[in-house]
This record gives sequence, structure tokens and C-alpha cells, in this order.
Amino acid sequence: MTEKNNNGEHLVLSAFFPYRLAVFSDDVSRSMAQLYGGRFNLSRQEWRLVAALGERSGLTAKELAEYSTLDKTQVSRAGARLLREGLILRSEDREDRRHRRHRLSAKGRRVYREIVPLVMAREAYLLSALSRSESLELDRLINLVHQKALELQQWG
Amino acid sequence: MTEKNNNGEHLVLSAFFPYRLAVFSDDVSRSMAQLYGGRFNLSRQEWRLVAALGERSGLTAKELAEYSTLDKTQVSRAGARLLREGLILRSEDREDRRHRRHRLSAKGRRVYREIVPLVMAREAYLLSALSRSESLELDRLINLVHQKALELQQWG
DNA sequence: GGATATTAGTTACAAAGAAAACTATCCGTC
DNA sequence: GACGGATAGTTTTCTTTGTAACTAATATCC
Repeated sequence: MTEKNNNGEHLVLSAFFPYRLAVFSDDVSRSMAQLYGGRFNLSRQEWRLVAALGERSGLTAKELAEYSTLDKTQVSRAGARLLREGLILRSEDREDRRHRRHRLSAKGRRVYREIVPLVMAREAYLLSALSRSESLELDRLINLVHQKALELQQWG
Repeated sequence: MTEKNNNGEHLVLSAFFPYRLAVFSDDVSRSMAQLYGGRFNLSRQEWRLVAALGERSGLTAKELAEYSTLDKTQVSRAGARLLREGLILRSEDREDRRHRRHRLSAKGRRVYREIVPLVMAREAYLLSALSRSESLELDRLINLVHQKALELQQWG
């Protein structure tokens, strides 16, 4: 940490890893939301669905939830809005009529193809602070800590 | 990235840095919120104020907002709740009667002293995935990327 | 093969959050 | 020392979110 948290008694918020991470992540999210939010007026959840469907089409709401790390009500609501806006289409699955398969409409694909270069350029800009090997290292370190955090989730 | 984002056309959400970071940060936050939220029933904002005031007493709402990266309405509301719960005290500043100086009450200090070891132990647990030097490296890399994100905010 | 339990997805309701308007105080200028 | 503007903080309003209840369809078990 920049300033080191000293002993078990006192906490320095600005050096506390979870705090710093939350602030960092919020700033990164905000910088991305400028791109899909501004001109395209998508919420974070809507953008995630568009991104997921641009990558793999025909997902059900449940699959979308898993793949985009949203819960089913977020998927339902963001999906409803995207449907109203004409960015996605839904169709029933004949095998199991509880399922609705989602896919991008032509308009949705256009939006996707416009946004992707923007967000990828911005990602590249952010990571341009790092060398290629540092970038890989950051990813590796994040994964390691993330695993620990996931362990903690299981025990509620 | 674990799977590499390839060209400018296609985006792999699971390998997209901002997405991975957001998921990671949420999981870390959740694991901390278990601690201050569960037994102490504090929201994230409330916990941040308690943490800030445990570290430096006598801050005004504006100073609290800056130090805890909350906005002034969040500070106002979280502060009001902490006041009702008796965890903090407020006093007017004679020099400038617009200011209210905040500090922890005896009860607030007790809560602070209970929570701090818990969250610090959990931070240590998360970072136990890393060696000491990796931990420093993670911090350094986060800082570098964070700077880039902050640059983007200015032009927001 | 009919009752019961599961699963997919939506909706409703309450709590949380963001943005803007509002109140109170202070500061600077004339 | 009064007026315009700035600053601190709160409240109001509207939107977003999160939990839980609900509907519809399928799967399971006796």
C-alpha cells in the first residue's frame, strides 16, 4: 500500500485495499460508462447484455445472468428495455417454453459494432500505463486475490 | 488477460479489463460488507464515515466527503443515521456556523475498535494470496492504471 | 398419471441512490 | 451595512435497485 496500514488497532482508509479497489473500480467504470452511456444511453446492465449477446447469440435470461454477472431481475429489466428500444429480439424455445432466447437485432448489432471499438480503445488507453508484462501481471494478481474473495462468498 | 481480447471487432466480456475489475471489486466489497453490515448493520457509506472518523476526528461533512469518496448527500444521510444510532456526535464550528464537526461517540469508538480488526484480518486474508512483493506490485499497478482513469474523468 | 417440487422469468413493493432545489451562513464589494 | 454571489449542508423528488412474491412451464416421484 502507498501508506502502510500499521497494526491491528488503526486503519488508514486511504491505504485499505478494499477501499482503494472500490474507488479504482468506480473510476474505471465511470470512464467506460461515458462511452456506452453518453451517446448510446445504455445503462451498465444494458451494455453488459449487449456485449454478451454480441459475443454469443441465443442465450436465455439465465445464461445471460451467469455470463454477465447480473441477477435475473436485472437481466429481465435491462432486457425489457433493450427490447423496447429495438436492440434485441427474443424468441421462445420450442424445446422448453420457459426459455427465451435473446439475440441482437440489426440495430443492436450496429450499436455493438460502434461501441466495441470505443471501449476497447479506452481499455487499451487505461492499460497503456503498463507494459505488456505488467498488464499480464496485474491480471494474474487480480485473479489470485479474486479467488480468495470467492472463497469467502461461499460461506455467506 | 486470461483469454486475450483479439482485434477491434470482437469483445470477449470475460477478458475485458473493466468488466473483470468491476466483478472483482464487487466480490471484495461484498466480503467486507459481511463484516460491517451483518452484526453492526452498517451500510457501506456509514462504515466509511466511521472509518474516516476513527482515523481523523473533527471533520466537516465536506472533508468527510472528500476523504471517504462519497458525495455530500451521502455523507449527510449516512451521518444522520449514525447520529440517530448514537455512533457519532456533531458540533457546530464557532468560526463558521455552516460547518458541523463530526466525531465518534464512545459507542462509535467501541464499534470502530471492534470492526477494524475484523476488516484488517479479512484484508490480510485476501492478500495472503500474494507474497509481500506481489502485494506491493499489485498496489503499484493499480495506481498506474488509476491515474489514467482519473485523467479521463477530467474531460468527462 | 396426478400431486408436488423445480426452474425460468416477470412483476410488485420497499429500500437505496442520484440530481436538483432549498436553507442557512459567510464573504466580498460598494 | 446591504446586496450579490459563493459555500456548507439538508431535504425533496425521481429513478434505480434488491428482495420477495408471483406466474408459467417442466421435471420428478409415488
